Amino acid sequence: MGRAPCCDRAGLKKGPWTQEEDEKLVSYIKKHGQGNWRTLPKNAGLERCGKSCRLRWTNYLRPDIKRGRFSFEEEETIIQLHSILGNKWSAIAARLPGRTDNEIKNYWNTHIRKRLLRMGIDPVTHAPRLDFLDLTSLLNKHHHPAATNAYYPTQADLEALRALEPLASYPADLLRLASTLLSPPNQDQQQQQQQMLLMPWLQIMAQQQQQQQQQVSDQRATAAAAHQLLMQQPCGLAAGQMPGLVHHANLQEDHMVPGCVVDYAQPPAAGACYDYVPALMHMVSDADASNNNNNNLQWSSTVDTGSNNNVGSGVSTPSSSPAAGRVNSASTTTTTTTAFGALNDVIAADDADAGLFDMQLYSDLLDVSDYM
DNA sequence: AACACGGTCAACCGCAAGTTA
DNA sequence: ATAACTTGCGGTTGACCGTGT
Repeated sequence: MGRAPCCDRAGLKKGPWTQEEDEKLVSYIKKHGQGNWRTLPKNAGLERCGKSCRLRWTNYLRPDIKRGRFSFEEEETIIQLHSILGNKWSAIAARLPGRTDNEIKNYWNTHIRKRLLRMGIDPVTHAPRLDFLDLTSLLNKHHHPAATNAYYPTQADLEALRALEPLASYPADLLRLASTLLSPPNQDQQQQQQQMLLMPWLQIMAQQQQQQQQQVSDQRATAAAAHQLLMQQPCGLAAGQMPGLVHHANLQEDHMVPGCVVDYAQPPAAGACYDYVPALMHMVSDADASNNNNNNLQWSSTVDTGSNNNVGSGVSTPSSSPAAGRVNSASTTTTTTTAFGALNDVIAADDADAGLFDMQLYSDLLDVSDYM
């Protein structure tokens, strides 16, 4: 398998393309179609190598290329697909019509990757990493005006700690973590005092945990049933590889495979196509207790768009945990649910058809070969 | 105004797989 | 089977630009 010497020829132009060159290339491809890149430059009157022409066409001149900033939905999709595919930019681009692999790769490296790092998420594994986390950005520490030496957590602080909770074994680790976060630097002698100051905070969290445990208890029971069902299903993933949090890819209709249109307001039809992927995104039940008994699910993202105020959003649970543990962990202090709990909401919406579509759903859920 | 710095992204490079003779 | 060649991919580079000092 010899190497292509296509660019070795001396005298070939490199660097940015001129408008004239672009016009030549577009004109030629419109007439003769693309392909045979080796002979194309000569035939088109270009002093470029075929490789350069192909790249220019596929990454810039192609008429179906979408220009402009990535939408929120596109960004979510990239993150989600990357969590499955890794740096398979062409495979990711195949799911984003109008976007090139080069564009997605650039966007990942310049925007998404850095954002994930700031949020304490390993951009390679998509797992939360405390050592990556900019802790100071998490907490809006402030002094209570009436206090002399105590930090009083804001609601945002509570949510930030909740997001970290999957990383700790509640409550001892969380106490240590919270204490570390709130301790002034180089003040080890005050550690114990700080922990005492944190007790009211942790009591608040414990109370809220109790309330939320009640709220998710139903989901837990059915999630366990779903897990049982899942374990009977052959799938493409080995045990332990089961994505912990799965959710709909939130693709816009025009980003989805034809026929894969999802209407959240309706239970899925038998055999419907779904794009469930592990993600940084959490499906969360509505934090508002008044909405707890309906199917008012919403999507929460770790991506800070400035418009997402969903309670409980934050860092996803580590993806290395086995599925059983994940399902059982649905009753945490967070309002995050597993997809199985959420699926149950959907299934419960139409018990009569549940037996028909749930097997298909789990099968689709676990089949990532489509992404490869 | 001049410079440094960082972000962005088009373009290039090198490799591997596929195809053809 | 082998070599020559094509195509596609992912990683990297460097020019350009905006911003801060």
